[in-house]
Amino acid sequence: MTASPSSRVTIKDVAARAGVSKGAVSLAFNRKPGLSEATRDRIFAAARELGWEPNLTARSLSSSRVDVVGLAICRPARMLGLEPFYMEFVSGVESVLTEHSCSLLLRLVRTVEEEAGLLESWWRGRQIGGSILVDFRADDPRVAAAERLGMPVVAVGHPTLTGSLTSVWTDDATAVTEAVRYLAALGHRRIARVGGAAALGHTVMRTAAFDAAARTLGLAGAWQVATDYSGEAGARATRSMLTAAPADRPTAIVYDNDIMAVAGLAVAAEMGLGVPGDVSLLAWDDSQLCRLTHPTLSAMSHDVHGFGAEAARTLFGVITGSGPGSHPVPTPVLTPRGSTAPPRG
Amino acid sequence: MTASPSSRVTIKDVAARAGVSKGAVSLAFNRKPGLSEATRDRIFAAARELGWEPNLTARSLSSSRVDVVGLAICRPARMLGLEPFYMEFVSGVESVLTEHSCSLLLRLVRTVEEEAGLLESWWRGRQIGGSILVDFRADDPRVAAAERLGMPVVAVGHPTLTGSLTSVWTDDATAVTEAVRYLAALGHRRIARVGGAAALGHTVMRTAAFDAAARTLGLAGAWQVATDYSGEAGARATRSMLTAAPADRPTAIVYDNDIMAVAGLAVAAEMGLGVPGDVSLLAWDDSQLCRLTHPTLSAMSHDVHGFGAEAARTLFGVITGSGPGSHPVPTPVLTPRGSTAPPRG
DNA sequence: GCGCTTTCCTCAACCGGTAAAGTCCGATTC
DNA sequence: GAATCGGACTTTACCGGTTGAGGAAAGCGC
Repeated sequence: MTASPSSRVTIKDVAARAGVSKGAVSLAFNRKPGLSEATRDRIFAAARELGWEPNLTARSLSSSRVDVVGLAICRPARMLGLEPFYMEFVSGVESVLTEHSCSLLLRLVRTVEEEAGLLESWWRGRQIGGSILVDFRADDPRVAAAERLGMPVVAVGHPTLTGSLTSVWTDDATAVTEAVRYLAALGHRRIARVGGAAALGHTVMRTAAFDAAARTLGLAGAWQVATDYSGEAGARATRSMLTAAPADRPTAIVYDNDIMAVAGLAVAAEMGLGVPGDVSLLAWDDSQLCRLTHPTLSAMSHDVHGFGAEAARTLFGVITGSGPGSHPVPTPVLTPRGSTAPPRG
Repeated sequence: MTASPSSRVTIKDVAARAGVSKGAVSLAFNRKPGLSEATRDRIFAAARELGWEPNLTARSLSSSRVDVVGLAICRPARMLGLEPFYMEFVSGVESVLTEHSCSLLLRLVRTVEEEAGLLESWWRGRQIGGSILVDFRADDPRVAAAERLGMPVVAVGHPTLTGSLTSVWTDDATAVTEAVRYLAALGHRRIARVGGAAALGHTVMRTAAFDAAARTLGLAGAWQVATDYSGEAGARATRSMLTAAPADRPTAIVYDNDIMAVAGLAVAAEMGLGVPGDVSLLAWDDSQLCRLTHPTLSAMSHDVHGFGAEAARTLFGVITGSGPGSHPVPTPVLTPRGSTAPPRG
């Protein structure tokens, strides 16, 4: 990688053209005081004429600030592509980064350990000024790594999972409870849940909340399984639930993402079961996908774009030295559509 | 952004600890000849003990090589999240970048002009060593920009769209022709197509190929519309096609992506039309989504991950100075599933 | 007219690496 | 025994900015 821009214009050329020193150009471009209006204008004019922009590499070397934040995502590529969550989250992150002329360094990794290593490498190599961490699991190695390195990070996950790191999170337990209460209020007694990856902290929390809610409401057949979030796993789980003996068969199923709910809908159709007549389905995240099916999918809905934006804002806070904190974003709310109704009979 | 790693270990510290000069450490870490085995080992040991990794910022400043490639994607955030194509493409790109210890700088932009400006800024600011350009349109400003800047880029798009830039592309015209011929062979005479964004070059090419194929096969009612790729637009287009007078109503519809095909499936269901009995649907790209519906969606299928990987490989070729070239990747092939069948009657 | 600020700008030392030229030294050659 | 050579490092000059310590000129009070 040694290709170089055709125009090797540097601050020196600009300085020469404007008839000032390098220092003056630097002052002008960093909007610092100590230059007359006239000189400043001359400098900008010279820069414009030469098509010069400060070399960010050199800048971050001398000022030791890096206008790049890292994001490593650890899920199989196959699942990532389908998960609308991430792209929306990333776009929210971007929207805030852009305001700060900051860029996003993205990497897809296979394991948390690999991710922890990557973060360390990025940080040690001064490639990033901070990082957003997602998909926390119990005893996540990244907590210790970030603390040890003193790297500014924002952890997207419940405070109980993210140790002393500043966190941004949704109250999934409350949302799960609301989902279950809603279905129970419709009259469902056998409610099942197709959860996400068991290793992920928020899956554990949702699972516990689901159990608790079912107990509270006196629902006997609260049946949950963990999956890998893929549509295929969602279909498989749904199939095994809907082929259970009639007395055990759930009349409502809650999914941990949209994809699995879509897959569940297909399974119901394939088995000749009506939705919501024979079984109600409730999705999670509520991407547009939920409005593209027939029937449309009821979902626990939240603003994923805003979630990403808040994570980025919080990261800037951490970088500029605000103390650790916990930043809840709005709890997902139930958005009823065509896939939920009282159980038949 | 002035936070700094707790450990301000530099090459100097490592050199001191190993009892050598900075230069020696540099030689060791760049695997260059001129050091004895013993010294090299001592240097690596010292680096390991101090937890040092070379500061990539400093390295790229002095060596003027940048191990980062840029990717700007220009589509509304809302659509991006749903489009499995991009994440899969990115994951393919990543898989190759990782082998070269190279990172991906990602940005979502709103317009091509904004993108062209961003690329220039990235390049001028030495943030990237090259870039992958996607979603070409006619007279795309990025072609001129890349040439003017002398920036290594690989253009993902048909050579007719990408000027003198090295390109990586799929033969969409042939794929469209295959799709139409397949549907015609099943007996369909009224075939429609729900296309992507009209501004995009490959939409134009697919549209032309569709027209040509229909003419060749003597199909009267070849009906096409352009959309913005969103599921909603796909649903709207499908609805208007399926509500046409019986004599005009298409018996088969080809979509330009998966999402719109899923939406089309829902529209058919909502209208009480059977798929594939009353209308056949054919998706494009063939993400896993196509296997999660009922019926499953027949699709023009290609290896998007491999497409991304090839783009990245080609970019490395450009960066290391290989001449311009044109790199076709395999043409999408028809993968029949449950959503296509001969027309009723 | 003299000292004292202020304002505006220059100078030179970094930041942490790379790379080309230079040094040292034991082995080989004639 | 002097000249040559190559291996193993070291030295030093950058890369392109930032930054803090000056310094010259203008303005001001007395």
